[in-house]
Amino acid sequence: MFLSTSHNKIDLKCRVSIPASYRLNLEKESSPLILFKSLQFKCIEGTTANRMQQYIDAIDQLNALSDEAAVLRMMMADAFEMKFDSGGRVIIPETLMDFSGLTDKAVFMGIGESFYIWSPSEYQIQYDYSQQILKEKGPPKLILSKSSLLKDVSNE
Amino acid sequence: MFLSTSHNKIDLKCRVSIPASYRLNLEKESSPLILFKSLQFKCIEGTTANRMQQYIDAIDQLNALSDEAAVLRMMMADAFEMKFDSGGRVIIPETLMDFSGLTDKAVFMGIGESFYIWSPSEYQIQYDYSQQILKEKGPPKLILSKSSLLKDVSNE
DNA sequence: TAAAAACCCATGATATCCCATTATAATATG
DNA sequence: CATATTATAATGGGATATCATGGGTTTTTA
Repeated sequence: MFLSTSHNKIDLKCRVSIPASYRLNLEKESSPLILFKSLQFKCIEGTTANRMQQYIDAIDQLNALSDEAAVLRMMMADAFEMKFDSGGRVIIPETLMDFSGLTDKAVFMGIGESFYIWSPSEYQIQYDYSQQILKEKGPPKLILSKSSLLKDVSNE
Repeated sequence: MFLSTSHNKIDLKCRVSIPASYRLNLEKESSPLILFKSLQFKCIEGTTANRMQQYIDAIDQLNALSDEAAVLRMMMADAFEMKFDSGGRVIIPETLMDFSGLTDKAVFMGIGESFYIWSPSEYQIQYDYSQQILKEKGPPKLILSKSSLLKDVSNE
């Protein structure tokens, strides 16, 4: 899983270190890293190739002319398979830099199956928004059906 | 898989570089490149031999005498197996150039199992449409079973 | 024998690789 | 408990390889 948050620098070559814990996770899944434009936010989303393959498979289930298929195809078109250098860095494609408003600093935010890369300012906006919602509406009531978490634990 | 988008030039000899990442994918699948008229759009579709076979099989499952099957066979008949030069370029057949409205620039759009080659203007139309759908309807709600905690639990 | 295709080599831009350095975290030591 | 020691992570910069492209020459083939 991709967890935790970290702030890394983007150098003049658009290189950025992917947090070591994320790299470890990719290695565990023996998967390359895929970066693509988030469909929801002004940020980059990173995930495994396996995960991306699930989206690709989903396209075949849809009518090729459907709206859902069109959106998914665009998601693929804006996705890149990344290569790491010996220091665990990748070069962020210009398209993704522009889309997400990244310049010299990146905020990595792990969200389980994938992670986000934000510009510091966009991250702040998103963070403040979440805090505001939390104040207004109180904590979201999550129902993890039938002790799903306990079940995982009990298996070990 | 075929991912990412790139804009390449078509020279006077109708030569165009196939993006290196696509070539790498073809090599990985040890498949030649097949180009044919898209069945849905005014563009060229490129894919592997295996994927092409899937299309052909799909057509065979239709009523062989139906108009639909006839049309699809017609489209498939204009499929070409491409040869690369030493620089990773192919020569786009005139039939396909005409069909897709290509002249001097090609937009390569990876969509997973295959990729599209658009004229810049047709690409823009397609892109704008997808963006509009995304805005109106939001991201597609897919059930990605493998990663869904609840589904995993309920299966046990 | 012309036109087209295949083959060859050249070039600028960009990505990739490699090694050195700094920063941070983890552990050990006085 | 503070500080030294080590390992791991993140960063910087220059050398090298690869990619997209242009143009020329030889080989098809129609």
